[in-house]
Amino acid sequence: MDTATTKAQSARPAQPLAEDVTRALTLAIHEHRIKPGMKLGEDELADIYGVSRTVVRSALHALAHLQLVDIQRNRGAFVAQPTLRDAREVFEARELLEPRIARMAAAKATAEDIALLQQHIHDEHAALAEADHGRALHLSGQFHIEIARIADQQTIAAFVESLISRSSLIIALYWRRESALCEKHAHHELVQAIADGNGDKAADLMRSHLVDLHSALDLREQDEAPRSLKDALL
Amino acid sequence: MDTATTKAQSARPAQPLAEDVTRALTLAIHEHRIKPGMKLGEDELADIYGVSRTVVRSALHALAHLQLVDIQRNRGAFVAQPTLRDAREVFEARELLEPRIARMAAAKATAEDIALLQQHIHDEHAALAEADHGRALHLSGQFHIEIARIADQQTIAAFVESLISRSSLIIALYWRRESALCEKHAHHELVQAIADGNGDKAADLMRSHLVDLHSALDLREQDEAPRSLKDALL
DNA sequence: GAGCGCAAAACTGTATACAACTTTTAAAAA
DNA sequence: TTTTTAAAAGTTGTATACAGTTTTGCGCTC
Repeated sequence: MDTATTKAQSARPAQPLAEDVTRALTLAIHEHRIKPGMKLGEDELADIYGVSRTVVRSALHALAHLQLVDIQRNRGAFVAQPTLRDAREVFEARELLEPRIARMAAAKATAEDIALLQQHIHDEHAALAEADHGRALHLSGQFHIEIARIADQQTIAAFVESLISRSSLIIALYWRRESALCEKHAHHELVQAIADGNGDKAADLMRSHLVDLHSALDLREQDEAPRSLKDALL
Repeated sequence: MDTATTKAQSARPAQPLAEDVTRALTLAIHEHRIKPGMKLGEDELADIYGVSRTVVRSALHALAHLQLVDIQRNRGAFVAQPTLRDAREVFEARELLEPRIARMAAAKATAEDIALLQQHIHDEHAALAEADHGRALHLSGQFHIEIARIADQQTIAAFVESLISRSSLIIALYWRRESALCEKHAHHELVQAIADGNGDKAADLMRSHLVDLHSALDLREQDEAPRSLKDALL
């Protein structure tokens, strides 16, 4: 037995450390397992993930850059609580960027891309069937991110990804209806338009889909005051 | 002989530490004092700024999120070298976002805002008069960021700021003409349109200004190969 | 009993120490 | 001379230790 092959004994040397914590926290936020306003103590997280505070801090700062957490000097990190204004701005920006992205995706999508999107929809269905709403919401967001990837515009795709992340928080705070979250109908039609290479229709469907989402939020002003009270309670 | 070393600037208790390093490095990149591809050693920077590697790392990661530096695992941080594709995407995105931002700014600008923009143009002139091209370029970018701030759209403004930062690197790599950088003419007209509350004109001026910038870049394919050779030399 | 104040506990910000990896350098073999 | 290999020097990744700030809790005063 020679030396080369014996080296890869363990499953993985577990090298990418901070990134793993970032991903885990991102997922937890996307799936609403940890809620807006919640304190993210460094020691606590370090204990949970079995790493040092150094890597936890790195992960928290990464999340802060994505505006998923809010870091206050000498006070710590909290899951971000987008304001009503943030919510409006995020959906305005999505309505500006995503239809264009959908149009580009329709022009570039390959057969594998379409299959991947359909797989996404399928997974989303499965999650809903198991009443795993958190996972369904996450997958719903991933669907949009996948379209941005297909459009092959890394720069705008990065913006879209950031907006979708924040949308998850916004939905956690301002969602109104219970059932209507899963317009898989809309997603399905969108995939069809992209598969057909019908850019105009894809853009239109994306726009109306986002308007639907937007209108399903309760963005009335009065919510502000109660929320700030809730903050004081933390 | 006073202030032999220019680094002793502790006029303040120096509370915000990592942020200061981030700003200093950002400015240096924007002003082309440090060039794309340059290695940013942690110990070296820690020595220069008189802080520990901890805060330098924090600053470098922040810059990595803005895509101003490229961090390679176990190899270190380098000033980012946007590819031709990156360059095209960045300017495409700017041409999508900034005209809209200019229109919004025209609707919201106050007298103080206009004065601030004019001050910016003035500073830019001054920098050019001193042949401080780096500073002029930085101020030129800040002018665009200021418009985004006036538009009062934090979310899109953050995107625009990121795009303008990267534009500085792109200009460092792909700039063609020498003198034409300073179309203060364009900036002046733009301020006028915004002051007049003429959103359509502001959007149009912004669009043509960006197209001008874009066309002043040398984005021919052949540049790729020489650059990768240069990389090997690092 | 309520309010104020000080001290201790807890947590974050920063620095330092140690481990792992990469690159360089030099020596040895072809 | 060229190639290969190994060791050492340097750099980054992670953990730990220490300092400063915020929060908490208890006791004192009114």
